[in-house]
Amino acid sequence: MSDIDTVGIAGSRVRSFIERVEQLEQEIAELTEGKKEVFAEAKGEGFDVKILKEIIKLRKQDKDERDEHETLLDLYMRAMEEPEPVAKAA
Amino acid sequence: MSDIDTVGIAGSRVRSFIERVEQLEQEIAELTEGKKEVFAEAKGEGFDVKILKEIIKLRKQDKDERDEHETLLDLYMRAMEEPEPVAKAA
Amino acid sequence: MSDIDTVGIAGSRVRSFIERVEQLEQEIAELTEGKKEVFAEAKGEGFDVKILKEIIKLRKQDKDERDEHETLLDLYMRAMEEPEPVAKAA
Amino acid sequence: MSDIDTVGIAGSRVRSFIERVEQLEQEIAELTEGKKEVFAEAKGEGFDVKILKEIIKLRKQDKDERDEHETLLDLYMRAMEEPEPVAKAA
DNA sequence: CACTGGAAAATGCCGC
DNA sequence: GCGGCATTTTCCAGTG
Repeated sequence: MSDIDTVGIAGSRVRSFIERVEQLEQEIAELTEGKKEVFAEAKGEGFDVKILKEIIKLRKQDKDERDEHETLLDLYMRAMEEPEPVAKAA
Repeated sequence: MSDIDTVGIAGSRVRSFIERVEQLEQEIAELTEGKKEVFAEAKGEGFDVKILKEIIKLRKQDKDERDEHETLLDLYMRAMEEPEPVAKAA
Repeated sequence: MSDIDTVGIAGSRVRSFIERVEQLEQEIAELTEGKKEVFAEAKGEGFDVKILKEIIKLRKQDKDERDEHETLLDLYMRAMEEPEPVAKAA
Repeated sequence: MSDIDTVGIAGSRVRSFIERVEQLEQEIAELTEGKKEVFAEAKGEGFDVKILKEIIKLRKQDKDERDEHETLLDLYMRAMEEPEPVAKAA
């Protein structure tokens, strides 16, 4: 196979990857636009957008923290299962 | 209508806004995950992810510039259609 | 004043800023090194470094979340103090 | 020694490690804050922060390269001092 | 239009 | 030695 063909094939792959990413970014941009519209609507009804965002952030943090706690719990449990618990005599 | 009801109604609206935003953020997170997978796949085939991202960024820049040009073109064309050209009194 | 002098003066200021930052980064690097040593010491005594880091991260999150709650509380209280509370009749 | 005591002792050590790390991170945070202030000050005098950071990064690179050279120089000099040059049996 | 906060990218570190 | 992961730094959009 010639270099030209190789390049062509690789080029196709590159093009494919790039277009898939661009498609995803397109959809993300649309959803982001949707978020803006929701906030604008809320603002139009007299709600304080800053507070709404703060609430959403807190809820996310709570969720993350719960996930994190589970991670720690997992770590502890894995540590417990270890054959030699490493506790050294003082 | 009582204050309690007002609060209840406002609370429902708040809840609705928040859930809509969280739903949108959920979908965005999934698409972002999709992007990561595409890049991982490209990497697995030996492509340089950093360069791919560079290309995507450049293409976006180009697109933005083209959009900008179209905007300018629109402006010029609208100006052409104006009854009274452009000569502004000093 | 000549351009040369201006450049010279600006150069001194630039030099001063850069050296101050580099000094700070130097101290940061030493403290970071200190952290590594603490973790190495803990590891040497049989503790699981990953779990230690997880605990530290959680404690930081807890603190951040408390700060965040206070922020939200502040926002609510400021909103309460507003002349026109914006509650619209349905 | 009982398990309870062992746990207590290990707990003390854990606490000690964590507090030492948190103390270090506290100091790092303060120095990082100091960096931000220096950059803010520079910005206030009309300097381009992005460029300042670029300069600092380049100087660090240069310094790393110089350190690398010194390391190599050390290696060569130590090699010179060796009784039996370098001829290794295959 | 400057500033803050959040997403993305680059870097360095760790384990395998 | 390298890939994956965590941290740090950079960039950008949104806000006032």
